Amino acid sequence: MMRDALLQDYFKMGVSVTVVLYGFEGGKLQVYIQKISTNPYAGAWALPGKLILAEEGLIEATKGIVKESIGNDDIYLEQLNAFGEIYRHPLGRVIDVAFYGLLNMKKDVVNQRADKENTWVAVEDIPPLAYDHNDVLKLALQRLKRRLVNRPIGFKLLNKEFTLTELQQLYEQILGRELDKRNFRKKLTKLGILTAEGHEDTSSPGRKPRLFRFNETKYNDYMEQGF
Amino acid sequence: MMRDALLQDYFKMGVSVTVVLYGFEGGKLQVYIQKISTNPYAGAWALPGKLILAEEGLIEATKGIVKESIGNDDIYLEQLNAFGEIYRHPLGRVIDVAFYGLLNMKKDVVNQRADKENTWVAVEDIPPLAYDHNDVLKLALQRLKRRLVNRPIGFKLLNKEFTLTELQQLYEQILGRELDKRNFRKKLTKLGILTAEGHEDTSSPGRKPRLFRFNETKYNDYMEQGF
DNA sequence: TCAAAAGTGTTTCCCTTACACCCATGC
DNA sequence: GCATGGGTGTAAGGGAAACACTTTTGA
Repeated sequence: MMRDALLQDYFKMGVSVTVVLYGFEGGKLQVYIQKISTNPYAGAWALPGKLILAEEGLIEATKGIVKESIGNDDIYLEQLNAFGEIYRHPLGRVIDVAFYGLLNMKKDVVNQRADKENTWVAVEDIPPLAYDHNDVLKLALQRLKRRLVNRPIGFKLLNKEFTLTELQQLYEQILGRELDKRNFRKKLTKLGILTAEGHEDTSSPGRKPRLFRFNETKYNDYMEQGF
Repeated sequence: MMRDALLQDYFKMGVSVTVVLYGFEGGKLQVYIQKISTNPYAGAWALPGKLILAEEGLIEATKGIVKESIGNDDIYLEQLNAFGEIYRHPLGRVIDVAFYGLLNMKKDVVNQRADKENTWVAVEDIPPLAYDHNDVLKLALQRLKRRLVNRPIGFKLLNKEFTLTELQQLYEQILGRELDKRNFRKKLTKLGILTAEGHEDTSSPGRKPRLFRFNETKYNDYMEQGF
């Protein structure tokens, strides 16, 4: 039997934010996870996140987490979803708002967190995570795939200058299927959101690939009306 | 200067849910709004919603609101987004989780709320709303448009049996542009998610239209792998 | 027989897909 | 000169878009 609630009874919830940080390295999509140091779940791997205070904004708190994790909060972030049926926190009910972020592991990770055990893991090697974080991640991956085909968002995971092969590998890894090299390149050149920037100076065998840069202006034009 | 927070300081937030209820009538997309009876914003129009208690689930609370509004909670609901920078509630910070629902105004509205002033308004006539509800609605409309082209979700706004003209008008209204009749029908018949069900018994001039019914089975097949 | 709405096919174009060989470079 | 990876064009098929007339019915 539920008694009549007083207004103040409504202000007893916890709100947390959780972040799926995506990176790309070694030809694999990577996610940042860290070990939880407090109970419950002490010792378990989890996505970074925290409970927020009443005076913290959702995005601000999320950026705070990102900054703690990689020493920098200037990355692409998007809200994923709110999760209401979260784990039981010892102190009460928690609503979790999940975000995901895309970053370049060389450029954007300026100072990876040192005070807590943490690592980047290829998505295919993600261990069981605390809370409902495996579900969050699953949704985040779905979302990333959808975004990737609808908007050329993948650039945000690469260096400022990248080769088309790198970009294609990124797409193949995330989408989980092979793409035709010629068709892939044709599509990109038709979109016209890439500008050539000379050649890469590799010391590896084979022809030196051209470097491209993502053209923000064209990209924004497309964003106005969808792709 | 922020003092060190105690754990209990984190459990002082309010969480609310808000619902954008979509209907379709008179050839127009309609949204359910109601007048707020309590301060702040007493007398202003707003989307239905409420603060939830620690023991309420997000979906359950949302269904409660839907039931209060239309006397029935068996409708299509989907989460829209969490909004963190909501109005200042006198008692503290509130995080709002918005949902949207699609319903048929004849079949699903079994008992429209009587204890509170409320109405269905065509989206183009929506008045200024309390809180940030105009923003919520704007996002909900974007989302509806996107869903409409990616999934044949529009059926949920119509009667069980409907004519193709009705369906086309619905699409045109929501997408805000005209569609070619022949191409529209061709696409639908190719999808094969409609089954014919005889003819409508109108008493209006003109040829009697065929009635169609939405084929759940085929629809679910498609949902498995996207459209 | 007229007004009103329903219904129906074909062509064009473009995007997508499938597919195989030559080019530059380091060793 | 050979191994390695980079780069390129064309043909066929399928979905999207443009486009106009006939059919049914009530008044």
